[in-house]
Amino acid sequence: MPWEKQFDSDKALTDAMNIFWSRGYESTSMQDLVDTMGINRGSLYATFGGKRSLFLQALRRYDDVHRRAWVEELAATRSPRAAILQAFEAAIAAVLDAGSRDGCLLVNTALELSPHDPEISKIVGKGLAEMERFFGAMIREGQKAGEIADRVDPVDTARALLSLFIGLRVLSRSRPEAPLLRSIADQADALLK
Amino acid sequence: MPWEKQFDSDKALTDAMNIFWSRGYESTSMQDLVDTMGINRGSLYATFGGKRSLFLQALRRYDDVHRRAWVEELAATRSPRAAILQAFEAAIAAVLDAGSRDGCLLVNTALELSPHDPEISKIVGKGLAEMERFFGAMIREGQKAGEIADRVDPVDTARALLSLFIGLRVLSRSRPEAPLLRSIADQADALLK
DNA sequence: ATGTATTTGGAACGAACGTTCAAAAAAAGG
DNA sequence: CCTTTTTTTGAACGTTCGTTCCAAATACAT
Repeated sequence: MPWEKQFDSDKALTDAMNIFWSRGYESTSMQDLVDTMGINRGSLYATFGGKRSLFLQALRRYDDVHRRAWVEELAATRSPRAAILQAFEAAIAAVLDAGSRDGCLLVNTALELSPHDPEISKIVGKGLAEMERFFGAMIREGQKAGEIADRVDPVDTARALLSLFIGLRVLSRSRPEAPLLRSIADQADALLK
Repeated sequence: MPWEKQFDSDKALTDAMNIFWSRGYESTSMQDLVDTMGINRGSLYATFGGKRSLFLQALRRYDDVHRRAWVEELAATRSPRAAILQAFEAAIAAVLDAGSRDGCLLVNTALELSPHDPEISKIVGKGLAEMERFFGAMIREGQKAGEIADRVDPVDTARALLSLFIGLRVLSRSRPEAPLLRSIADQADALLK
């Protein structure tokens, strides 16, 4: 009979996700992945099937954990307006508190691979579209609850918030300066008044 | 005595800039560059000094032509407010009219190389900071001219416009859809009212 | 013409890339 | 304890990477 894997493939995939997140696809070598994931080349190929396949799984996991579950938790534990603002606050905290310059893997991938890879483009496009839907849904709920002005157009504002959020993530990687990032969050707030 | 170069090194650098712009640094090979630039390997190394050096020169040229000269022309030929709006319109036109999914090389580089390369980070950071200064200067001039509301805060709004602009460039590469891009330009406009 | 300086074309370099493979090691069933 | 099944291991694969180098070609000065 078979025997259990000796390594935690869940942890290994998380490790792979983190290194792709930080360095991108092309700049990460299989050797980097073998070293970081703490498993052997053979096990890596047997379990994940190669670099591109591994990246797709890492990207899907990121989309599931750091986008889907994350916004669900924001929506479930806060008022609609606070949920929107907390999305920006969390992105800023990642930079200022945790010192992370990784930004967002979906956004990073949108630039590096989306334009030339349809399969990846589909995942990224869906993730970003879901973020837009999240902003739109929160705006509408916030308007029903009276905490967001009725004059605010849900569709246009959701798209503006998405664009502001993406910009914030890009600047987190290239200009991680507190006043700059704070201003963006403040202006996101102002869009809802 | 020496003799003139048989190739146009200006055109060659422009070709290199364009391919880096489209595909990024890591995904572009020296073979790609040799093919596209139409010059020999030896000439390439003699003239530009290697891949990284070539990229730096291409990035500086982009910053000079497509950022500095571009915003100077916007500011010189339009009212302050129209200059801001035209920056967004031009970015949208590049996608919808020209069908370009290249976005902005400074933004692309901000994600791919800035976090792990100080020298490149400096160029990118300066370019983005200059964009922010452009937006801020146009806001102040527009307020003097009475075409931008005095209530608008120049510092915060310039930063929001920068973030919106970056978001627009990212989405140009990953979700080049007309209504989405249009909404972002409209919201940039709304920030000035 | 001849000499000289410089570019050109293309072969060739070692290193690193993603990937494959076969033998060794390890757990479970008989 | 031996067989069976799967994982682990690390060497080795062929390719492509960025880079170097040298002989052939070229244009100017004498």
